[in-house]
Amino acid sequence: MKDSELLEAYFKLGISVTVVLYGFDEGKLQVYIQKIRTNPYAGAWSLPGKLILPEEGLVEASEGIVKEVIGNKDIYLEQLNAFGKIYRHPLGRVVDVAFYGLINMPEDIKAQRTDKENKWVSVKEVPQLAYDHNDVLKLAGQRLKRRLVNRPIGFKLLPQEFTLTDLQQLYEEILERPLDKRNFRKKLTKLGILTAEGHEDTSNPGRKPRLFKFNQDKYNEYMEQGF
Amino acid sequence: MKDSELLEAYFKLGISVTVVLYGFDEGKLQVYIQKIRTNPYAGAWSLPGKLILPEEGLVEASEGIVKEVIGNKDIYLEQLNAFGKIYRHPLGRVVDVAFYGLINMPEDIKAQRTDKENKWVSVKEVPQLAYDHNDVLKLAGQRLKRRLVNRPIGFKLLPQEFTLTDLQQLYEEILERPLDKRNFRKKLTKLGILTAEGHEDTSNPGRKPRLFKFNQDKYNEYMEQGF
DNA sequence: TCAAAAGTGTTTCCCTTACACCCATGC
DNA sequence: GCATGGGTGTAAGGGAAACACTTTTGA
Repeated sequence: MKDSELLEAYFKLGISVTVVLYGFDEGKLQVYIQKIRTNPYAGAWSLPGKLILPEEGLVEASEGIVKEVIGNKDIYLEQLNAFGKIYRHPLGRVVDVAFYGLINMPEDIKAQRTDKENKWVSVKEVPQLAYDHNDVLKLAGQRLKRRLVNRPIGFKLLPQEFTLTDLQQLYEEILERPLDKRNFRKKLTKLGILTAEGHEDTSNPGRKPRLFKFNQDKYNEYMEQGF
Repeated sequence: MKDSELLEAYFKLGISVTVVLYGFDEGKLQVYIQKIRTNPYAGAWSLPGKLILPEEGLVEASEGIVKEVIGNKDIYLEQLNAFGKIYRHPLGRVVDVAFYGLINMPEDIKAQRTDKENKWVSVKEVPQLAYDHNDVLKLAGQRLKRRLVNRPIGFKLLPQEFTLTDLQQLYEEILERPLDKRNFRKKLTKLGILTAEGHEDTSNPGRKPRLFKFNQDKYNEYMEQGF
């Protein structure tokens, strides 16, 4: 091959972006999947994703995917890894760059995005997915666990105001182990990133829990020091 | 655009692989850089890397780069991130997938790879690099520091047999802070991944240090449990 | 007054940190 | 015998983990 031919040969790859989108509902960590409409994987479940155009950025593309699903792109989004395995695509080689995102999932989003071609499933009940998406999901799960213990990102999965019990259940679900209530609360209050906001008005039995808000300013202070 | 045209438009990207190759010499953490020969960056320093062909895997490509530099591909190699920023390349858009690798650098490799177009430089003296390679290097440095305190990978930068003083100096250099000798040794011996191997035969003044080897089996045991 | 969930302190243990002297060797 | 680098133990402090009862509320 001549040099010019070789150079042209390089620019024949596709790059896709895939997003593992996490939500928390009914006490379960859920992930959004959708059915593929085009061959060769038509009918199979997959993580949302798309091929990017030469002028699209990776972050912009993944935010676009998020926006398509939940109508809002301002969420916690972090790059995982590039997946270079050569999987079949009708037109050629695709390298996939995976992200994971955390959203607060009000009921309407879930309802709106649940039909024959879209759904949220518990991470423990994810079916076989197309491409290497089960591997992507596995990596995302590991990363999420690690982040959760090192940085206070759990809030991103909850509404603005939440109770400490909510938060603890979320941690227990994701880390897959029970946590001690007193130790959990001690740790959080010591971090100082929670602000009390009155009491929840439930009509549940039992004492009314206090509501808390996540204090973004304090969080930023910590982040600057690198935790 | 018709669907088929759109699909073709996707497959016009290039993917490159870049390797941050670390070595340890003269008490300094060093990184390998080389001069670019082709335009538009001809003459500028950069990290080693290359565009991949549609049939090349990411890992294979990065191992190939390592092999070109040191003649051996079996080293510690870990993916960093994909860098999607659109930087100019004569033929189009390139997304870069960066790796970092740790090698034991005997003198001959350094000598062999030091001339007008190739060199090892202390990470503290790295010049301006082409593309976004200074960003890549920054991320690699952060990752290396984090890994070093969480997993025993420091050995990968030393010869098979080494003294505890060597190892401590390596940690101090990379973490950029002094460590306590007794605490350092305590921690390592407690981990149990070091095997004593007799004494070094130096002609230095002072007591002869013991030599240690890294115990890969013990390390694997730890890794399975996730540390 | 009972059931259900919220809230609250203390002790133990282990890991981390700080700290100073003796030992072996070559010259 | 002295200069040089190698090697070792102990005490204090701080964070993580274990553990049980009281408070508030609605029915």
